[in-house]
Amino acid sequence: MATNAMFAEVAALAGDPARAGMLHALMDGRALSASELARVAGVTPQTATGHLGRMTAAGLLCVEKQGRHRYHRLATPAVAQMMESIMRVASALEPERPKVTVGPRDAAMRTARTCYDHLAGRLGVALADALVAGGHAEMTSDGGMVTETGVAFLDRVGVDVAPLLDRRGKKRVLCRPCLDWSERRPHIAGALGAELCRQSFANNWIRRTEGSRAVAITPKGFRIFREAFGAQIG
Amino acid sequence: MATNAMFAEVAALAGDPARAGMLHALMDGRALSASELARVAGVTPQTATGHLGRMTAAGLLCVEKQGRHRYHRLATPAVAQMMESIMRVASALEPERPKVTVGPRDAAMRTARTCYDHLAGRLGVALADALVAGGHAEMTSDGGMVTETGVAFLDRVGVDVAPLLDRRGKKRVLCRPCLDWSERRPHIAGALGAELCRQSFANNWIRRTEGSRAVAITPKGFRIFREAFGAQIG
DNA sequence: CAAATACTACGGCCGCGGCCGAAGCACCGG
DNA sequence: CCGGTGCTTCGGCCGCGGCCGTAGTATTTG
Repeated sequence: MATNAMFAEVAALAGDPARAGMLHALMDGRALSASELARVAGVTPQTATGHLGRMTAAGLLCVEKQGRHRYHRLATPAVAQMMESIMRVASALEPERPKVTVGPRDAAMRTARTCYDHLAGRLGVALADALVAGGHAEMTSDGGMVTETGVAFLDRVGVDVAPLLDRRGKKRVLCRPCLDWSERRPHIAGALGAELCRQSFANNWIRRTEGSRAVAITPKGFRIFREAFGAQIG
Repeated sequence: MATNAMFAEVAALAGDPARAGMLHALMDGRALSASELARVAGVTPQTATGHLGRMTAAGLLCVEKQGRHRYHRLATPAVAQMMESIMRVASALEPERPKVTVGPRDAAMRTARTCYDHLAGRLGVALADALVAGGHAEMTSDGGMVTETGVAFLDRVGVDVAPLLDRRGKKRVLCRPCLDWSERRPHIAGALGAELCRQSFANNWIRRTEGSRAVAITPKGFRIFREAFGAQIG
């Protein structure tokens, strides 16, 4: 069982502050250039190169070169889930919660942001709560399930979950709770979370903000989330 | 968001080979003494003390002193889940699979062992497969669900899942797929996995082997798993 | 072709942290 | 009370690895 060395290597890669910052910045699922990652990590480009090379060699990241840029992104969803689980353990440590008011940029992050491939922040939690309250979904710490009424409901509001159902449309386990730093409550990840996020962008319910994981809720999205989903946002 | 430093600290703690070995040894959920952990990690007791102290301070472990021994175990299930997720990423690296035949001790490990609080190895996978094949459970990468017939079935074979059901006995999400090193297939973790393991020990279907995570299947257990569950072990 | 940009390769500095030996407590047994 | 065992603390050694400066290689731009 030489697995131990590989385990330690992966964990050690995530265990350096600079690399952790890079991985964290990539948690929205997008690909960032080497210099952008160097900046968020607070190191020089040549240092970043070393880190990125090691993480790529270990299979944490994958690279896509485009012109004179090299875009890096998380190699697999498993990496994002690993980071979530580490975050969950780390947040339990929580030495002291500084109650200082955060800046406006952080406020936007808390309202709505992407978390790898799904929605997080108050919007993510509100949507999860609304689906559960409406009997469209159930969630436990072990996983989440979409009910039959949930399938119909999602179809009605324009989120097509049919491709996710592989057994004659019966209700299936297709979401997964994910809890990260700002809200301490679970929100919807997994297959449904990804599809919900995708459709929200496609239907112009939300829009990316430049240079941030935060997303802006459009007026149309605000109406949909509130009236159709019944989510308590804002 | 000072979370980054805490994230890196937790990951770095898991990223040292000696500490990784200790954590790995604790994955069966039992508590081990400091000297046992020193031995499995291949370091002297005084080095182990340092590691254990740091991991305890960070909330990864908790200590229970008993006489002149100090027993350490994983602080929370979240720590075990974190390790699972790191293992999943690490095993994807997989530099070269040495096809050498493993020793008899490893053979026992592959047959059946505990994985924190549930069963793994061929037994764990076989039980998961049998429950799915019998229509008693469904599993996706996002989570697992016990069906209505599954609740009745488990009750019939002596695994009481009633305490796990909080909504008038309806079928609920109460298992979680977990995949680790030996079998590359998911097995049943989560609330059901823990209960199934607990009952298997209580009913004397399996027994712990001294000084190993491997468990022995008793003749009675063999019969039950094969005839009642329909599991292909063997 | 030259200049600018993005990234990479190399070399050397330096500090953090893992490791152990020696010695000090804590607890149990006779 | 004394010896033995388990664990911890302390001090010092040392090597790994993060960091940057300098310099070199791709690729776009003028």
